[in-house]
Amino acid sequence: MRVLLIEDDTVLGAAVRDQITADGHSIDWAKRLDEAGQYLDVAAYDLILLDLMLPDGRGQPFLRALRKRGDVTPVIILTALDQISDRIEGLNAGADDYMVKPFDLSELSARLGAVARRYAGNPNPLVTLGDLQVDLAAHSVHRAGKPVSLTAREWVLFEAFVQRPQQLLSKAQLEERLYSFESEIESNTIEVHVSRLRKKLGRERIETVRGMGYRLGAP
Amino acid sequence: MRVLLIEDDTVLGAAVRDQITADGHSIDWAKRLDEAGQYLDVAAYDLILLDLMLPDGRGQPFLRALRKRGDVTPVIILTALDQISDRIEGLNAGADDYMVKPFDLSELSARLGAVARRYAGNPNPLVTLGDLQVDLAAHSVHRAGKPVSLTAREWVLFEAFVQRPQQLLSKAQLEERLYSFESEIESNTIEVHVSRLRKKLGRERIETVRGMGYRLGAP
DNA sequence: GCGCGCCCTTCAGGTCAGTGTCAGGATCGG
DNA sequence: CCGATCCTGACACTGACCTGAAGGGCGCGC
Repeated sequence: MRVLLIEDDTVLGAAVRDQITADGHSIDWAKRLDEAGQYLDVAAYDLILLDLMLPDGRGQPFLRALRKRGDVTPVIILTALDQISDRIEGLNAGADDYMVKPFDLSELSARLGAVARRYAGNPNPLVTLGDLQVDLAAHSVHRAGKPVSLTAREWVLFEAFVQRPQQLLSKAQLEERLYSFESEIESNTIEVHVSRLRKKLGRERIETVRGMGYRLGAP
Repeated sequence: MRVLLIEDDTVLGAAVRDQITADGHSIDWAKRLDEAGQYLDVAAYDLILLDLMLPDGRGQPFLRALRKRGDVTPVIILTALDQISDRIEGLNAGADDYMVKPFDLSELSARLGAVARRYAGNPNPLVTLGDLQVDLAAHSVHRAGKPVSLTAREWVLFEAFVQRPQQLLSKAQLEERLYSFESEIESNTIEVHVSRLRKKLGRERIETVRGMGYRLGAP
């Protein structure tokens, strides 16, 4: 399941992100509404977690706009404001559920599970890129109808590209995705993994931008 | 169809009662085990919904006693999320199914429908995976026409795979399914159970994705 | 109550795929 | 043409995974 988290609190946000990835879902984390808008422009999500108080505006109008343009993605509101009026406003704006901070991470898991169950049985959405078919939930890739098996690292890398198609990703960004800071890798690991990906998925799939990074080529 | 609901939570109980009556069934609602015993003394039911945590005792011994005296009424267990490990015990005690709170009322309707169909003499829907035939409602697996007996843990594990075919399931997800969060298992139990499942169901049935988890192979 | 048997967990030893590193060659930009 | 950057085959090592066996807990039959 793909989740979009819109939350400016870095501590809470990190905790939520970790919990959700531990539950086996993938997550994108926007810290501002405009950033969230960018994510929504390029990808579809199965669930949105929305904080109501954000640096560049309140969540309700954002949610209202989302619904107005026909987006029916389930939305769970996260907020410190436990006032009933906010709750009502949130539900009026089109939220599906509501959680008041501070909340238990296990409770979050429970609600996630409820949403996920609603999706169980439905086929997963497929992303198509030329002759590639990508099932982000199942972590599977098919090339010309035949399954391609990717290793853990390869998948993480490829997922980064698929989630941000057309977008230029620097090696630093990719390294962070693979190794999350801690170990400053100083060899050409990324290049090697990109090379292996290309061998499996097709040479022209990932294009290199000299001195800058890589980008998923247009279908 | 006649349903006996054993549940002490008045809010959840009322919701379930309303849903079931709305579905056109009749229901008796006991809030304690001794009360449930009285109902069972005077009437026969087609289905029992059993909460595991009740004011006057736990559900498992009750269920065990029920089975011991030959009652084969289908039983669906209702359990809170933080008691998932109870479901193992529940299956051992003779439950037919379980639902984790909070659950969708529509999901409840679906399971009721399954029981009703079986009650009416119609066979359950079978999931076919190569030479395997799986009856999710009856908890039975046949391989090449011959019945395969799975233990409680094996079944829970296998069910997780069948419910999400093609999907990659991490060990963390599987552990959570088997043990809830509480007891962070630190050994290779999952591996051992997968190994046993493979031995019973066929080596190639469950494929391992190194560093990521397991997946039910395509038929 | 008491043993018996089933099931689950843990452990240890062995195997091998995945990964990081490196080096030589290819390619690009200026 | 030269330096910087990137590509990719080869290789060794780590740790993830498999599996047989041992030990303990629990229900069940006697």
